[in-house]
Amino acid sequence: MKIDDSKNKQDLQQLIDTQQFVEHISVDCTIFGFDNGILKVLLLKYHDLDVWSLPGGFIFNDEDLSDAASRVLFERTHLSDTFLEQFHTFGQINRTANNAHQILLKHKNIEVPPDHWIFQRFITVGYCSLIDFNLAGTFPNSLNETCAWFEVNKLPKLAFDHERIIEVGLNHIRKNIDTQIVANNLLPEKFTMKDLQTVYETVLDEKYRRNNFQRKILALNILERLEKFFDGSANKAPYLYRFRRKN
Amino acid sequence: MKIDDSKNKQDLQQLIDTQQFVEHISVDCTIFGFDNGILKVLLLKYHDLDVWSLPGGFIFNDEDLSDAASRVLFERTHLSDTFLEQFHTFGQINRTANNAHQILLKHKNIEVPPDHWIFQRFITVGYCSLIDFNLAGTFPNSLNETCAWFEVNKLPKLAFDHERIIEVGLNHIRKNIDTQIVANNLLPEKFTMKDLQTVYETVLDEKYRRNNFQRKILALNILERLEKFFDGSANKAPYLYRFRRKN
DNA sequence: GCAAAAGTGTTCTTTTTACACCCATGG
DNA sequence: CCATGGGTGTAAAAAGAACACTTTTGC
Repeated sequence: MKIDDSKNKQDLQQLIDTQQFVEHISVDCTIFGFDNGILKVLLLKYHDLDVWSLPGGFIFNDEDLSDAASRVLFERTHLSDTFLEQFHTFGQINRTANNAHQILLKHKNIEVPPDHWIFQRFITVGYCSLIDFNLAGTFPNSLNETCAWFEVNKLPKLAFDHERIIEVGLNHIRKNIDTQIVANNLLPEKFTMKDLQTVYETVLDEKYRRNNFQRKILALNILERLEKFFDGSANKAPYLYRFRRKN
Repeated sequence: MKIDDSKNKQDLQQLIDTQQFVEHISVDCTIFGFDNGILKVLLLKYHDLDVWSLPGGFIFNDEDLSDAASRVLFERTHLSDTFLEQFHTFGQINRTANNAHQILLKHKNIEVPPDHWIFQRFITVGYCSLIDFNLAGTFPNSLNETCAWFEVNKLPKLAFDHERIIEVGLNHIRKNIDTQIVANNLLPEKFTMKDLQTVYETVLDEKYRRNNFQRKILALNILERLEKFFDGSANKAPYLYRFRRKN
């Protein structure tokens, strides 16, 4: 991805100068998507750092915690209208031990006094979401950083305790897949039962029988059946489905 | 309960003077117990305030979040070795709108500058637990406050957003009753199946059939059967049970 | 012996899982 | 007409709910 270094530095400087954040608290978003049956998580990396991190940020003084999570995600990935769910708050003393911020700022030659709030202890609130992997193509190239998907069991070197956060976030998603699936733009508006099954199998890392899966899902009464979908292959065309408006 | 007013003021003054807390963050504990089939929650009240609040407090700079929750609970209720589970973090901007702290300090004639950290915005992390109601008798009379159990659907006037916190905490307990029951000292070491059934029925607000409940619980394979318990009544004596050590 | 409450056995129902069959589709 | 994959029917198995019967206890 394209990197504009001067803009990058300017943005960072602005962040550092801001006094409008609630100190000691941050949010981090674990965004899961899947690609060809492989579950992936969205990570960011500043150009000159060798560690990746979750899309995270701070809370404005006059902003609700949940709004901050949505804003932070948008600012860093341009994902909008993403349903985010809070899942856990991480508050170990030493969780930001490998101070990535410090290294980054040094690289950028940005002068920050050592008692600056950004170096203080942070407690972070984790939010998670499941989204359509295809939205990946729509991320605008962020000027600040590289944005990429990683398989959940082939993670790169991560900042702070972000590996742990991903682990806990993934557990949460697995336990709450039913609500997550409905609430999100994980699938295109219309999809086949097989598409949905692939999602379940990828997220839960389990296999289901085609026919029983169909019955189970239809019994939930959350789908409406639409027209058939002809993809040109030599077999019976599957129906398309859509999530019902309300319940 | 007995109140020592000068000690009370002294403690508060000390809290206010402390600079060792992580600003903007607090913990609140929702402790549930049950009494004669009624589910209750433990609340505290400073003597001269008319609002009740959850046992809560702040996090020391050199303390893990979860340790802070345990410490805070112990300091305010003298409950020790209580298994606490984090369930949600509350971060609405206006959640501490009805500033109970301010009123309390004014009552006590403690001078605090208006820009003191205690008046700043706070984001609070909720922890919950289910405990044996009989432990209530063992709370030492806290010098600072009154400590009492309230029925979960007959709550008094509460500080901040504590009513909401209780609601979310109770939901969490209900969803996780199986783990909570085992992890806690909710029941005495030895108990009858009926005792356990009463707990389930009280917490979940549902009725079960005696025989089916017994089968369901025994199938979990978490109990070991002990001797019979004779309470002098004219009927067959029930067995006592105990939670198995490991699994 | 009797009432009360506990333990256990049995049936009925519902849900879940497994297997089977038929149907539509493009080449 | 054939291979492929989708829809639906049905049987077997497991789990859950309801009912009945027997046992133990103190009076």
